[in-house]
Amino acid sequence: MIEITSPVRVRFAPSPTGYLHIGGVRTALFNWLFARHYGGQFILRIEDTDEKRFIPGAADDIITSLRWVGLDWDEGPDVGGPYGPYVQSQRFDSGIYTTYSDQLLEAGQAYLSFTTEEELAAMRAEAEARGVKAFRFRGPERDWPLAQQRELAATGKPYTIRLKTPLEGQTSFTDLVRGAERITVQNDQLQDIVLIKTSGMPVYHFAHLVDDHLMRITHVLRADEWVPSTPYHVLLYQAFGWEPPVFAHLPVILRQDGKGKLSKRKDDVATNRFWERGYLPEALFNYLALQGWSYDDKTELMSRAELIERFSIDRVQASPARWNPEKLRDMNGIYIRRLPVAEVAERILPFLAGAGLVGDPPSAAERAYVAALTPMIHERLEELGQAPELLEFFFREPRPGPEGYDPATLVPRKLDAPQTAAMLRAVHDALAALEPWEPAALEATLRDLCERLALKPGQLFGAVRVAVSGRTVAPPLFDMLVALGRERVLARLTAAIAALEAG
RNA sequence: GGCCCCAUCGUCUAGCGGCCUAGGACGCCACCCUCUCAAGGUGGAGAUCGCGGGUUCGAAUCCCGCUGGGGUCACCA
Repeated sequence: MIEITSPVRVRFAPSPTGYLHIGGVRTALFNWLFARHYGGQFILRIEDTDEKRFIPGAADDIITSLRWVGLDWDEGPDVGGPYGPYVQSQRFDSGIYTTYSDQLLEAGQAYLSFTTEEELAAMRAEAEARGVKAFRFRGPERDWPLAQQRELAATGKPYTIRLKTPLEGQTSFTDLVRGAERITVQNDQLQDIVLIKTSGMPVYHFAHLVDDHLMRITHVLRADEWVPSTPYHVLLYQAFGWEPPVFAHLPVILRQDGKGKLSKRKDDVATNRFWERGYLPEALFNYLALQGWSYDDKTELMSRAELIERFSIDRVQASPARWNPEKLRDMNGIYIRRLPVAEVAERILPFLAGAGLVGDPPSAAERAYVAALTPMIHERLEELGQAPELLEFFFREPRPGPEGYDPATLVPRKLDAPQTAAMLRAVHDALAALEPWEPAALEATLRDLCERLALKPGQLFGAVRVAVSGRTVAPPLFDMLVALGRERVLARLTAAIAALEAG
């Protein structure tokens, strides 16, 4: 069985090349749960060694997103820590990567490579043309004495530093997710990867490893897509003579159709899109914990504390999970329903403000009104962002006619327009003087009216619903009438009657 | 294509040799509740455990092969 020796130190190391997508959050979450479960440390590190794809502001966005889902870190760019800095470009400035690449050079584990990208591309193309199955690049300089490499470099010829991978033998490592089984690769399948670019910047394979070592990372929990490059990392640890961390490769999250992994471009999975649409961080947190991990055969709803207590790496699935927005949505609905109504009312406010239904910030009167409306839609919400749509008619007049609702929807089954108009007139008259204006009284009055007119409640209630809300689907009628107030109700009934008589 | 990983209802999963005529959840379909829609309740359809060989008294569970899916092959992470 898998034994985890504490204290553990894990990290999440995103690259600021864009917004954080949901798969990244899942990886961060698993690392966080792992650290919290074992009472270890969770570290955030920004890997910004890709000058070409760097996007200003992305790092802040990532941090905001992680905080939003409820993660916190013991060390990181914004909180500091004993092994800082926690931003790779800053670490680069201090020269640490050069120090370590020199060490490798001296040890003959790496070499200066003068082959340019273009030359390499040409070699690959040529090899392919010749029908070579797998082109493995090994630079000629790997056999040169270091002095000779340095001599050429001194002439100003640009170079990269490449790892000198062994030509024979095999490299293997264990993976916790696969039950600590070994994954083995033949060394002749590898090639001499770039460690330091021509610009002098380290590449991920090199930088992350030096940092992980210096930051005393004990376990590397990262997405499955890193498996193929792990042998290089193992080789690198060996070259340095360092103890490698324990690896655990988490299953990738596949797209809904199962065709490939989630893509920022094709899928709506930016983390900030979830708060924009009204997902509760606790719901997303819970759902994401279940993407590739499970507790038992029936428990799905778990609090943060329960998740921390129950999380274990050996219950992480090895096969890919598929993104299931429907399930997330359902779970979000459950979490919304569990919230106190007053809380929902507060959380809905920004969405209503965004739709222009209330002021931004909302006035005290608006807040009170929203608080009164919320019970009507509380259990109907699966996303907080649905609130404006559901509540719109409380703030704006529904108009029968071309720019509003179709007056035909006012007419119930088995009745025609004139009959409906007459019925609504009767309703109008009955409500005009009704006291008190309360749900029970309203219901009693309208039910009584149904009986007198020999109509089914469904017929009458349905017409009133449309007249008052402009739609056939709405919250319970009597609560709605009360919240709308007598004046607006009577006015809307009058407008509906007019529309029926005109049409 | 090379290499690596994976394989239970449409989807997420439980299952780690007998408890499985395979359990739960989402979705779907009925019915109940009911003024519409939800929520809630009850029930249902849905997986010969990818296929074929073994091992074993006994396999979804172990082994091998095949097939399928995914990942990866950058001076990106």
